[in-house]
Amino acid sequence: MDFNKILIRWFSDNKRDLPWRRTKNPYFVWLSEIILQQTQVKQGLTYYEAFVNQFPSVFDLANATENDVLKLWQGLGYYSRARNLHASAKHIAFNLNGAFPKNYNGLLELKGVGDYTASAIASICYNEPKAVVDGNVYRVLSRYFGVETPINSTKGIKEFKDLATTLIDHNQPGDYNQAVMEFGAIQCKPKNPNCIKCPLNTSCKALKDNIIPNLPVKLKTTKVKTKFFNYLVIKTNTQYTILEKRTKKGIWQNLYQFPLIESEQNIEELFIREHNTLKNIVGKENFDITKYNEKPYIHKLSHQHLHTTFWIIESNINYRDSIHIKNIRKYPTPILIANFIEEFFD
DNA sequence: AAGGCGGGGAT
DNA sequence: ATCCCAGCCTT
Repeated sequence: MDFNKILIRWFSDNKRDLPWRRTKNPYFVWLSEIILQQTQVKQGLTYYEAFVNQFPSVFDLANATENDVLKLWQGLGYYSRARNLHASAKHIAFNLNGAFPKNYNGLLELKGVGDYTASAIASICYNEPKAVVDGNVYRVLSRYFGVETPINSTKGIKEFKDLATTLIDHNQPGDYNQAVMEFGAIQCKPKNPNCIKCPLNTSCKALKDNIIPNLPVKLKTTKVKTKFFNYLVIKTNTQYTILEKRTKKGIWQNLYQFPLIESEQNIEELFIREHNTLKNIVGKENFDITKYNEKPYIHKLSHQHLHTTFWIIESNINYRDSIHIKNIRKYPTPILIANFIEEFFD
């Protein structure tokens, strides 16, 4: 039997019952695909439910503020997805009168929609035979066909896309695409795949050659940078604090945080000297600063390790642009800040 | 072509 | 620790 027939059969027998598989409405499919970019189903599921619940249509999403969208996205990471999702919702609602692009090429014009997502939506919603190539597809195809081209090389990207295109089932492209991905997620896993009970184990090239653990081939990863974050957490006697919006490009764009002193080097010693000086100048009766966490929290991102110290500033000064602490949870923040807020306030 | 962009889960 | 996850965008 053909590769794709076996996979589609396997899919119909083993697929998980997921909410976005119960609809072909492009709004819901689009929403699920954006949420699932670089995100496991288990992690994305609750966010999908929350978005469907709070924004039942593209118009509801379009009419929300970016702060609201980012707040609902909080904790999911890769926040450009949320900003692009919102921008595209406004475009669809207000420029296209709520009508989704009706094919791969039209979908590709949406912000945050690349080859993978356009192929997924076009195949699932419109039966367009565009093959998806995500991390699962790279793994399944590289193993089954024994392809050793690095998946993150220009050559590999084209080679796997072409291979996937020759394999797609033209009668049920959406089911085929989802079948390969589900197969990669559940059966042909990165570590310890269960090849003993695999429906493809009689024809899998990598299994035959005993090189399953070597595939797919991926070129070297980027190295991690260390940065030092000192957050100034103001708490006034009238229960006000200060949050600032990260407007610059880079991590956490448009999310909120406490005033931050960021450095490439550890400035703890300098910081302690200066904050003692500050206490003496301002006067301890109006202003007291203490270190909250004795050991820095190390917040690990995929490409940065943030050594973070929170400094508590108790003060009876009225600051401009301060917010009442009872409103602090309305602001979208990085999970690092959200966790601190839950621990420190009330 | 290379690097930036999150946070959580599996091993 | 290291790798991976229904990738996309900028430089």
